[in-house]
Amino acid sequence: MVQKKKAGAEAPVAAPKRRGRPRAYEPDVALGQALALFRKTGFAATSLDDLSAATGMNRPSLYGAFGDKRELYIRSYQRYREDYSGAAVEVFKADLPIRERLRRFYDVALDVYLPGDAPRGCFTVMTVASDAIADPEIRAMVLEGFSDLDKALGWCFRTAVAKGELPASADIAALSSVASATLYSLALRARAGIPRKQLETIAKGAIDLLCGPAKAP
Amino acid sequence: MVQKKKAGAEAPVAAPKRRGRPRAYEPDVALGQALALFRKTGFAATSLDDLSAATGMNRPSLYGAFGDKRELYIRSYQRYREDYSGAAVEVFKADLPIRERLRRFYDVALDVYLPGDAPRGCFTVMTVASDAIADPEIRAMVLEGFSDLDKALGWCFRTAVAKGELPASADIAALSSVASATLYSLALRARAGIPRKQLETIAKGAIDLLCGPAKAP
DNA sequence: TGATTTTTATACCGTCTCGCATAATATAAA
DNA sequence: TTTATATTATGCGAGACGGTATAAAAATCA
Repeated sequence: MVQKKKAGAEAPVAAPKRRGRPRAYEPDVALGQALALFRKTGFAATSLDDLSAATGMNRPSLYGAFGDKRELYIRSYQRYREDYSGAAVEVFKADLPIRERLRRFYDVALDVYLPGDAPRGCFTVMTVASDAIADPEIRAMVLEGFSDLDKALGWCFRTAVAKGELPASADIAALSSVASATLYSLALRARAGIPRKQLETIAKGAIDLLCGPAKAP
Repeated sequence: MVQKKKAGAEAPVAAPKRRGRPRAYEPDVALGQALALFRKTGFAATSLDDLSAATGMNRPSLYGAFGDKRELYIRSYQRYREDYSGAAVEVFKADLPIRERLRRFYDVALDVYLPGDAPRGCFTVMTVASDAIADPEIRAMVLEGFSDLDKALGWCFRTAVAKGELPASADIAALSSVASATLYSLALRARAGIPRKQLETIAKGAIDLLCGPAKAP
């Protein structure tokens, strides 16, 4: 029931001498552990006991720190977005040819979808496909996720057109939505257990279709 | 607790004078009602009481007719495939230009994903995204679903190449996987509540990308 | 009519579920 | 030391859960 603290990394920032009994957990790592469990079994099939075991916090502590199960799910989803949009932003910030940018983008996504031993897929996709989508607040978050991705991909293709890598006649919206569709497909197939090599082949095929095959001089 | 019988249609085929008390339900319609509920809330969040209420069968009858909840889910999934692959087969049988074939294919899919009032998405996608994917038998069914769709789409693009609608250099596997990815994306966005008009625009954009824009003579 | 068969209906069992009430524990402040 | 505060730990309680045992009901067969 005690959280294993990371060896060495002794929460260096701001030890403000809180007043009562000290916490036996770090909220951040607990949230990460809750997220990992939700990604495995989804909202409905994950019990508070499961979450308690996974985080090393007992139920009252969980409740006190994060609220009820629904709130914890929402926080986990926000954490998911924060964690993994970071990696994607790197790919967007770098000045890369569109083909290479997309290749890296899908590669980073596969890292997220295939963490460690077991395949997990995309948490947004899991949420949409669950009954949680009936919750207006959760639905709004998911729609924002869709929209953000479309916008980011749209920017990629627009700058590719500006750089002359794609013809000016390119349909940005169509390219973006096919590129995001490919991402969702990778997430699903990853979770279904299809090996990474095959997923990379799928990604490459999609890139060829989006940008034209290889570099034709 | 009694199933409403369809007015008029009085189960005309084969009334073989069964021996005991007659059933108060028709297994086929009950399975359809169970499927509808599973499509709404998924496996874990759907209780046997919910299923009992939806089918009009009490729990022991449900159990006797379909086995436990897992078996009922599997039967519902098979029913889903049977019901909706039929409509797709029509589109594949007809002798159509590839663009029109794809347009009708996505149109039929949207009928499935947006039944009546509430959006539902794709049951295969829901199953992959749930914890049910951990069940080997269910996982095998889902993988077969992926594979069947890839094969069917592959056939579409191959015949399009044979008919000269697409260049012989077309990458059949890449076209198929992007076409199926588009389908999954439509399923997700449909379930998230995006209106049909927008989904049709997405489908059209994907078709343009797959087959080249419009009919260039 | 009465016996047999098949299904429905009710009720129950043990387990799990979520959320919280209460008590014990560990720290800082006085 | 004592007091105040913040957390952990235990465990309770009402209800939901999946599954099944048992009894009542409705049909056919003899």
